[in-house]
Amino acid sequence: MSVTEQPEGGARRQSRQRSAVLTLLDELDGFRSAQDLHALLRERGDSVGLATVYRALQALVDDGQLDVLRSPDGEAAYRRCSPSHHHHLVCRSCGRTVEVADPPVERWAARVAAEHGFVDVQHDVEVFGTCAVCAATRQG
Amino acid sequence: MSVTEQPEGGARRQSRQRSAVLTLLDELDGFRSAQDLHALLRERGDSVGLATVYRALQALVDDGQLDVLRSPDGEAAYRRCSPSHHHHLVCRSCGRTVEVADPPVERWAARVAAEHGFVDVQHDVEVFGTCAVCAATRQG
DNA sequence: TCGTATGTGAGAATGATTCCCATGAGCACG
DNA sequence: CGTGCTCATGGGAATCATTCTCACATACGA
Ligand SMILES: [Mn+2]
Ligand SMILES: [Mn+2]
Ligand SMILES: [Zn+2]
Ligand SMILES: [Zn+2]
Repeated sequence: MSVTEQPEGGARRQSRQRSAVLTLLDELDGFRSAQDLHALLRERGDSVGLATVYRALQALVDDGQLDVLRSPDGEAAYRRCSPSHHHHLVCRSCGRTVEVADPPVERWAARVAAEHGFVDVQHDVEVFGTCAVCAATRQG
Repeated sequence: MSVTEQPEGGARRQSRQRSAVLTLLDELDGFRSAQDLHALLRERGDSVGLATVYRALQALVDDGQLDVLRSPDGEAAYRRCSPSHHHHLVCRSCGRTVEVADPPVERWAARVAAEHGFVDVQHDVEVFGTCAVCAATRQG
């Protein structure tokens, strides 16, 4: 039922690059693409190769330290988030993100799956909208 | 709140290619990628250019006649589906798909959005699992 | 039937992600 | 502290889905 990735054996080796990626993610609010993160790191001076940014992000996702979200245009976006299962409320305009953890939707997903004989179930839930700040701004 | 796309003016022009795409989708069960559909059309003889397949799919999505789903590897998958709002229960193994429409999850999404001051809300919900048939097969 | 706005197709262009591989650097051990 | 082995890095090439270009075809209203 649960997968911990990281094949087996030894721990992951420490590196300036991985720290830089995780540190940056800690300071940011919304979801950011790998390309964005790479550019931000370059600006700030903690330059990291693009391929390495992708590897670091994948590793962090496998470790359950990041959430991935696929934007409608196909780009993957990453965000540091709490380790327990939850979902997101994302502002389409500014990317502001609120983590939402509510039992109802969990029970709902489990129930519909069971009703149709599905097992080994996971669910993917995201709510998109315009946050209060952006709504007010646009209203201007 | 609702968007009908199709800019304005005249109706969409009829064409053999668009009919072929829609007809094929009508005969298929699960979600299929544009590349898959293009290959299937070519096999069956109703050959259609790849770019045209993409254009037809996009048009059908805009018309609300298809649902799009983005697989974890980034490929978009399309499926003919009922016009009213609903969600999907998809088998990871065989692609079999069940449409699910339940008020609870709709209310849930609306409520969490409202609680955080978000407006103009949409939600994206998919449940993945192994269907009964595939589970039995794997069991051997 | 004509004229014209639209649709089509082949191939080029784009852009994100992954691969390759020579080089660099953790870290366990002495 | 060195040394060595293994894993990590980076940059450029390769992949691959999707979009763009543009010359040509065609639906369809008049
Ligand atoms: Mn999160
Ligand atoms: Mn559907
Ligand atoms: Zn916002
Ligand atoms: Zn199945």
